[in-house]
Parts: sequence; structure tokens; C-alpha cells
Amino acid sequence: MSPSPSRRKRHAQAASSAGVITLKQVAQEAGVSPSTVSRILNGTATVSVDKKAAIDAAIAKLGFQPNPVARGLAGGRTLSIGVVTQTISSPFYGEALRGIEDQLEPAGYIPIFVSGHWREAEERKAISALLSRRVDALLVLAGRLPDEELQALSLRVPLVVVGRKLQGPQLFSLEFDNLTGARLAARHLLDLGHRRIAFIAGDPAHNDALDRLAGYRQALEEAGEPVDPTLILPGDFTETGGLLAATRLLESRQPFTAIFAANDQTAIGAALGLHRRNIRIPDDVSVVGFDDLAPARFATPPLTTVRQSVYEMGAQAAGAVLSLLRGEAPQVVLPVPELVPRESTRRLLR
Amino acid sequence: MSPSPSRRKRHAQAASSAGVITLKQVAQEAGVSPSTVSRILNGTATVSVDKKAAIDAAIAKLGFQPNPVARGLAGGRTLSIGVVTQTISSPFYGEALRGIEDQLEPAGYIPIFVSGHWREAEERKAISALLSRRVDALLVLAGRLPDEELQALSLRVPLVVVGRKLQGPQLFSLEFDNLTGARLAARHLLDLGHRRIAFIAGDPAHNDALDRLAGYRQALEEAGEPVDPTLILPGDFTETGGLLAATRLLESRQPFTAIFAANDQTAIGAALGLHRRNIRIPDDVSVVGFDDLAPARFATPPLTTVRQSVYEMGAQAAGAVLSLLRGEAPQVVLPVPELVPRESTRRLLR
DNA sequence: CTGAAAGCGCTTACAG
DNA sequence: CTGAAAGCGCTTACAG
Repeated sequence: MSPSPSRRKRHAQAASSAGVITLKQVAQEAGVSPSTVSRILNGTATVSVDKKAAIDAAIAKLGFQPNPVARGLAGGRTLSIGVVTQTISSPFYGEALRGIEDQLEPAGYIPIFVSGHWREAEERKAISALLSRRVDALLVLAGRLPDEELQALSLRVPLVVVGRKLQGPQLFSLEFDNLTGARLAARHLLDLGHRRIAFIAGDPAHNDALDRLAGYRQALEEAGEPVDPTLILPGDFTETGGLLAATRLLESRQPFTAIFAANDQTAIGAALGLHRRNIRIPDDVSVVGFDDLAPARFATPPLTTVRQSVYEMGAQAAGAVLSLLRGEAPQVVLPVPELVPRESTRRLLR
Repeated sequence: MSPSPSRRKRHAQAASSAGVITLKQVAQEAGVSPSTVSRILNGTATVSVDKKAAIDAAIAKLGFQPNPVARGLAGGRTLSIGVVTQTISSPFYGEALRGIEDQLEPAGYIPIFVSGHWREAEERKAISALLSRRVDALLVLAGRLPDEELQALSLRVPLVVVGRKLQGPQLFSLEFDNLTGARLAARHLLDLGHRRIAFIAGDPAHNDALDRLAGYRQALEEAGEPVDPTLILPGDFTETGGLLAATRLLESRQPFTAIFAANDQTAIGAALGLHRRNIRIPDDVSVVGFDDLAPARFATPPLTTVRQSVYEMGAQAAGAVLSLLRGEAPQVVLPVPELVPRESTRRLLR
């Protein structure tokens, strides 16, 4: 008997995914060594023209697709990017993820989305799971992790952060111009003659929220209007938060003629709160949102808001990741925020 | 000089992710062989109590986390599940993905979401990318792939499909009870005295859409009402589709007192169409949606709809994947559809 | 320009 | 119950 002649077959079941072609088979077909195939695959060295042709032909003929898992193990690259999102089901993150996906796909990278749910511990866990899967880079959308922690993280893996101001050799961040956007929104209301303008804030742990509040204040100050703290209500970027805030505002009996909400979802919740008390938009109260996502466009009445392309933000962030991976300095140009007047605002009648 | 003494260090840069602990180090620390560590990790064999204790201690001490990439290569498992979604940014898919994520996470699996955008070619490409990454199973949400193709796919990899009726040894599918749900919605309108009830359909390539239409017809027939084909308008499950359909309906000058839309997004688009013509909901026309997602709850007025837990659907589908992976027959119990009456419908006044 | 060989970090028949 | 060894499918210094 020949000694263990079936050794080769031990892993037969690992290849259960049918007749998967390996690099080795391509090499055989092309009459070269696996190393050479690998090299042309990775553009890692110059290869003679005829061999390249033979290999290309073999790849095409066999329909070879390199196994990213093996590449990951051997080369330390997995062609996957870990993306830490907060609430995968919100329209905001949905748009951003779409931008990321669209940008990464043509480059051959695949995003792996994990939700942090605005909880520090969960974000940390998500990142650890992503790292253990050897993602090539990380893209963190907002969240509550301390800046220092992200800074430290970027020592281990290329990192792009949305909604912070951070930088480092392998660290890049980008932000909307929330301040300008919010000033636009508030000024729009001021221009329409509104003076008692309430603001429903976003999650205070979120830079965007802080900047939008600052923009609101600034616009009022620029117009020489006092900032009345009783008109500033807490919110959390959700419809429920907006509904609650509007209800509280109404109960406080503070006079007001307009509401500027920190995002569209908040504005829509607030609109419902007004509706419940038979207050009509825009006849009785004007409402402005922020983001210009689908819910704003299709609200009844359609919501005046500030357009920030969340999709573009996602795409640019993903582009920055790709730059970092190539060892280049990311170059991003975000579209400037723009006011989109629709039917939820109107001139104040005296 | 000793011959190539630095061989060992060649891959130093692969371990760039800092001091990653390997299984080998755990074995050393515990004084056992790597095989044994692997075995207790996988529960693959009974191991003596003392060794197990030593290994557990070593794992804890070193903070060892097995490398899924290596596990994938060696064992043929990657602990990742490929999920083909259609529009990652829609509220519907957002909810479903959340359910999937929540179900998979505690089991140690990670979902990899890829969008098919309702295009056959893209779905095919997505699946191929997922397979090349050696996902352990596939979860396909709706889409346009022919049943036969999915059937064939399930020969290669465990497959769960949402929104079809398919089965096989490694194939499982689950569906909402759309027919019942749609009958509930239409009957609600009939009970309120409506007779001229328009229906805005969903994407006809989608089973859900067909079943909802069938439910609408059935309810009318049961009530002895004629089904008027001029009151059945095409749609595509989007707000824009709903808006267009409502506009066309109005322009057709067909009399109607209620609209049943194939999903919430369509209903919201239709509501905007009515609003543009100064038709009030529910005073002039009643509107019913389907799904009960956030946009329905926070619409103005809040939308009467049929509740189908999309989240639960996602979670159950993911649960089915896990069952398949364990070699068990999936056991799913979907909540029954339920009518949620809100403010967009009211009794027809004569 | 190119091949042979070692290695990535695991898993798993084999053989006690 | 457990170890030594081969192998998963690649990549990459080394040495021509």
C-alpha cells in the first residue's frame, strides 16, 4: 500500500463551493509558477509580455477569481473596509451607506457595516470585531467614541471619521458645514419676518448638533435678535424627539411663530406635534428642517430644509479611505449647504 | 554568518495590527498543542478539564481573539453571512437589516450587506462577490433573480430567501402574509362605507406587490363590490410612484373616495399628490398604507396602515440562516398582519 | 524577469 | 484525550 495516498483529499469539503479555480491551477494552465501569476494579479512586478498574455488567457479561460480570504491571510489585505454606522435603519445613515457602497464597489473594496447604536461600548465592540476580521481600513460615522481613542486607533489602521475634526498620518476627518447651513435656515425665517423662532436641538453628544445650534444663535445675533433660551429645546435627531419637543414648547405657552429643527426627522416629529394641537403649517407656524432627505421632500406640506448631500458625504468619506490606502493625502470637496424653500415656511403676517 | 536568520521576520509587517495574539501563543502559554486550543475553541472534541482550564486562562490573560480570516481559509467557515438587499437606503430595508444584524451578532456571525438595486445583473454580481469572499450562507431579500437561479445557488451554499416560495435541502424561504394584510386594509375602507377605492400597486416584479393586489381584489369581491380596473394604478413602492399615480388618478376624473397604497412610501407620495390639489385627508379622501414603518407613524396626518414587522422578518430570516447552518430545519413564526387605524381614514359621509 | 520555498493563523484527518 | 503534520490559497523576500 502506498502511504496515505489520499492526503490531498482531506480538504475536499472545504472546496464545497463547487469547482473553485485556484491560482495554482491558473499557473499550471499558463505554464508558469504561482508566484508569477500572483505578481501580475497584483501588478507587483514587471512580467514579460508573453507570460502575461498566457496568464490572462488562463484566467479568462478558467474564470479564476482570487480568493480574498487567502489574500487576506497571506498579504495582510482583505479588500474590505469596516464601516461603523450608528442606526442602520435611519434615512440619514441609509443615504450615507449608499454613497459609501457606490464609491467602494468599483475599487474592488467591500464595506462591512456594523451599527454602534450611539453607544460607546457597542462602537468599541464593533470596531474590535472589524479589526479581528482584518479590514484594511475603518470608516467611522459620528458616534460617541472619545477623540483620543480614535486618534489611537488610527495608529493601527487607516481611519476616516465623519463629523469630527481630527488628523494624523493615517487619520482623516470630514464634516458638513453645519454652521453655515444652520445660519441659512435661521436667516430664511428671519427674512420672512419671524422673530420668535424656536430651535429643537439634536443629540448634544454630536458635533453636528452643536454646530447647528451655534448657527441658529449666530443668525439671530447677526440680525440683532435676542436669543431666548426658553425657545431652545432638547432633541435627539428622531421624530419622537421632535414630537416631544414641540409638545413641550406648546405647553410652555411661550409665543413663537417658527420652528427650526436640527434635522428633518425632528422637524417631521414637531410637525406632527403641531398638527395634534390643530396648529397649521405654514399658516400658523413655519417649520424648517435640515438634511433634505426623502421624508422632507414628501412631507405634507413639503418641508423647507437645508440641503446637505449625505450621499455625497458618504461617497467622499469612502474616497478618502481609498486615498489613505494608496498612501495619498485625501482631497475632499463637499458641496456647500443650500437652503431649499418649500411649503412649510411662509412670510409672517402681522 | 548564519544562513538567513531573519526568515521568521518576513511577515512582520503583516502583523502590523500591533500585538495580535495568535492561537500558537495561547498554546505555548497554556503548555498544550495548537490543535488542542483549536479544539476547545470549536468545541470539536472533549478535552480534559485541567487543560481546558489552562487554555481558558491563557486566552483570558492574553486577550486572544481568533482570526476569522485564518479560520475561513483553514476551516472553510468565515462566520460571515452575505445579505443581498435591494435599496439599502429605504426605510423598509433599513428595518430588515437591523433585524438581521441583531439576530446574527450574538451568534458571532457578521452580515455583509450588498445592494442589488432591483437589477438582476447587479444582484448576480453581488452574489458572486459574496461567494468569492466565502460567506457561510446567503440571505436574499426579494429581488429579480429567477427562482431557478436561486434554486441552483442553494446547491452551493445555504440560502434563505425572503418574499418567495422556494424550498430545498439548503434552501428556505419566508413571506409576509400579504394577502391577508391587504384584505384587512381594503375591508377597513369598505367597513367605513367606501366603495370607490383606488389601489396603487407596487412593483409587479415583486411577489409582495402581487399578493397585495390580490388581497385588495378579494376584499372587494367578498363585499360584492365590482373591481374597477380604472381604479388600479401602477406604482413602484416609492414616494415618487405614489405621487405620480395619485396625480394620474385625479386627472382621470374617475370618482373615488379612498386610496389603498401597496406600501407606506407609496401612500405618502399619494398623500402629497392629493395635497397639491387641495384634497384633504381624511376629510375628502381616506388613505391606507402598508408596512407601518416610521414614515407612516409620523406622517401628517398619521397614516392608517397594515402592520407587518419588517424588523421581525429580518430577524426570523437570519434565524433561519443560523438553523440551516446548524443543519436544522428552520422554524419560523411570523406575526400576523394587523390593521393599525390612525387618522388618514374616516367614515364616508353621504 | 521568474521560481522554489516559507509563511500567514488557523483546522483537521491521522495516529497514537 | 492529544500532538505532529499537512493543508487552506495566496504573497513575498530570496536567490538566481
